[in-house]
Amino acid sequence: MKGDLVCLQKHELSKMDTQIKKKIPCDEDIFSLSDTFKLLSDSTRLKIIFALMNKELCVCDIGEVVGMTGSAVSHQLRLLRCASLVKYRKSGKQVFYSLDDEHVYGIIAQTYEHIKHKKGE
Amino acid sequence: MKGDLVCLQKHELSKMDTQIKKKIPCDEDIFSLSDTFKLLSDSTRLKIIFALMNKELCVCDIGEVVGMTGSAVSHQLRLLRCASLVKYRKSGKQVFYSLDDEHVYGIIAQTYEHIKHKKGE
DNA sequence: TAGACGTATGAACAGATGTTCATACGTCTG
DNA sequence: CAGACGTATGAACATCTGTTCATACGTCTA
Repeated sequence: MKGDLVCLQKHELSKMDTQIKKKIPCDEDIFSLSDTFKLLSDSTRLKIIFALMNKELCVCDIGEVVGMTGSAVSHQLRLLRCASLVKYRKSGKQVFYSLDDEHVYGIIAQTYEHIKHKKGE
Repeated sequence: MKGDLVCLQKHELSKMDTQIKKKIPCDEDIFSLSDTFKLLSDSTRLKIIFALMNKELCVCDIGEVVGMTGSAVSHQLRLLRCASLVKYRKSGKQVFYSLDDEHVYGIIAQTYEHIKHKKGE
């Protein structure tokens, strides 16, 4: 659309919009980022991650700790598994899950500080 | 439910589940965390945030840079505004938005490193 | 003042997401 | 082997979410 060019000149963006666009990560990276945040944006999954920060746990116990059915937990664990955020170890009937990614811990910790900081304001 | 106790003893969680539960943040904090991540889990909003990292921009230009209509951008800016992630400055007809929270920059940067690291594995 | 422009917002729609339910699979135990 | 148990998974359902469309509001300008 040619109207856009007029608009851009008016707003003093002119050809600078190309520069700004370049600083925005490519779609692939943007989607990776949003997918990662999406995994962390559910309260059940967050609780699971916090629970696993302390100790390896089996599905049933995770369900007990976070207050959900084994089925619901298993569905969420599947997502965390696919994203390599948790790993599992089978032992007889049980499957023990633990965190597989130390980076996520840092991301959550930083965000936790953020909301605490915001609360204090 | 009394059945749970049996289950817990079997899995050697016994009274330790209370300890683990204590390490999980309260619901209020969990919801704050998930809300924050939810805001970052949309590709449009991420692009907006990246665009604003460089320079204050008006709604129309943001739309141009991220490739969306002004209306869609405005709806998303409203969410970012409510969460105090962006601030705005009115100048005549236009409204210029800029980032209001430097912490978010750190969270995104760390997550960006994370996905880059994962890619390299 | 009338119209153009930039922005904001509610309603409607489509798509994504999380839980529940039913069911199936593998493992242990009587 | 049969049943109990822990876990996994597909389908169905309800809910949430993001975009579009229509519209409204404020500001600038002819």
